[in-house]
Amino acid sequence: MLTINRKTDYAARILLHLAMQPPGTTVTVQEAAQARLVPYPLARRLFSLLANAGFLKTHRGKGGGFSLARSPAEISLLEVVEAVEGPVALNRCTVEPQECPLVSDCPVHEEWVKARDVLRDYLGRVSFQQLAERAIQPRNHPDPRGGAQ
Amino acid sequence: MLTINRKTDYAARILLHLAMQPPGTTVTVQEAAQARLVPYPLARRLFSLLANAGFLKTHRGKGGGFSLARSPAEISLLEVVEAVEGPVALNRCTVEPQECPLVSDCPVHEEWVKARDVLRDYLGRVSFQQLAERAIQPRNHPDPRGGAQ
DNA sequence: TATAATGATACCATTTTGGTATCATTATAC
DNA sequence: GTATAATGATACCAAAATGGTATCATTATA
Repeated sequence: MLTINRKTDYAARILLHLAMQPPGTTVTVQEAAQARLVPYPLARRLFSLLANAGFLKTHRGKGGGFSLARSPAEISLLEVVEAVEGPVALNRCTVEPQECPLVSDCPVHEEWVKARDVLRDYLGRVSFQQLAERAIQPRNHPDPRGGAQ
Repeated sequence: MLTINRKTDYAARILLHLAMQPPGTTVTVQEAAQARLVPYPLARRLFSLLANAGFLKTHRGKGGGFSLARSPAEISLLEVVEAVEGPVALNRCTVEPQECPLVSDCPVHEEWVKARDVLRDYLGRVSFQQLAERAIQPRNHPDPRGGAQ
């Protein structure tokens, strides 16, 4: 299956969680991990990674946590994927052409490159601002007791 | 790194090799494996897989081999990727939404779906006919002895 | 009938993946 | 000022995936 790995998915959940808070809010790993169903020790590592990658500011010590270091409007899904997962390569030859002895004469190579570009372009246009706005809409969980008004 | 695996790359090379032959040509695993730099035992398995998936016809016995079962114009890169690799999912939730408890309320989910569609669409439009035509052009390997005319 | 081909499948080592645990450091709250 | 609640860094682990090999059976031709 051609797919991002679970850690990348978790990281996206975590950043979405941050993006949905009022600007400047500090969130603990505990809280986000529970809210987004990420195993706590893994969430620890992912928060660190996202902080080291410049997405988050850290606040150490009691009462600390993490807050966004950049505006959600300026964080794309692509950046997060590549921070956790490494490059969206589609095929190794797009990243390490020198390792494929056929590459200079391979008509498939350029299609891997173009397909990768199409995918990166799409993911690069999805911002966490958009995602957060969409999530904030009233939920579609019909209340068993009746209407939601 | 988000990438297809090596087997998928090998399978694409193999199909390209077949698509570049005159229609109806039978090719042995030996020959294709050497020409496309695929380890022979692995090529064996990939030919089998491609035959079982309906891309190739097999010719058993001495003098046998494999030939295309379908026109290269009607085989897309997407089909080959999915035959070897499984679905182009981009994220598991696009394939097994029931396994993600957040999915009904997750704004990222629909972006994984759309990005996947964009990628599948692109790969679906690349045919081995096109690839083979491009490959058949005169090579750019300047002959050390001089011009190629 | 020997041989050259595929069919099927078991096997293996290495790497990646998803996850846990631990110790060190920091800053707040009281 | 000290206990505590948070992060920093990193080592560790089991299980799965990956890339690759080997083997025996079958088939059809030369």
